[in-house]
Amino acid sequence: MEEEYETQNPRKKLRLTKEQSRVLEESFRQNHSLNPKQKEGLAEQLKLKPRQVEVWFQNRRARSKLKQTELECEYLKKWFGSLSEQNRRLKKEVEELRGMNVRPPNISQQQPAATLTMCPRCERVATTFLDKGPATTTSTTPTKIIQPSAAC
DNA sequence: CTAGTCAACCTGTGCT
DNA sequence: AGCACAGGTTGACTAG
Repeated sequence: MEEEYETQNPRKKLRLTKEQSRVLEESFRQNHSLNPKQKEGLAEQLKLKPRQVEVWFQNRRARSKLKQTELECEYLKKWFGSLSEQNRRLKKEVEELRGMNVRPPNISQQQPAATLTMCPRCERVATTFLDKGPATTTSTTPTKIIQPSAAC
């Protein structure tokens, strides 16, 4: 019970020393979760209770995930911006071509300008552009250009 | 275990 | 300098 806890153990905040933080960070860098043996070992090494080590890792995972989400959000915003810009340019180009009375290729035979793929290296969303190459070529095999995500 | 939250503690800033 | 306040950080907790 929280109230019982409050009366018997007023929440005094422990601050980890720089060395304790360093060791925990290093351990987290190697592995984001702990087995019971590692937990005991770290607790003993750092003169902490196993529960404190466990809670530290829980918090660290949560904050790491939050940071990652923020980074991805930033990346997607930038991506959206560049796609909007690309869309604007293409629309302008279509208008210009219409003005010249040039018929665009049959839309049903066209590949999409860009598709979404997952970067196999970092498992993040990446943009895949399909480029059919120079207009003079007879090759029908499109050249695939993959742009891995920014953090990859 | 994660997600959400609380609360102690820290740090930067503006005012006197 | 030193005080108050706001906002950020982080250890600890609960609910699901």
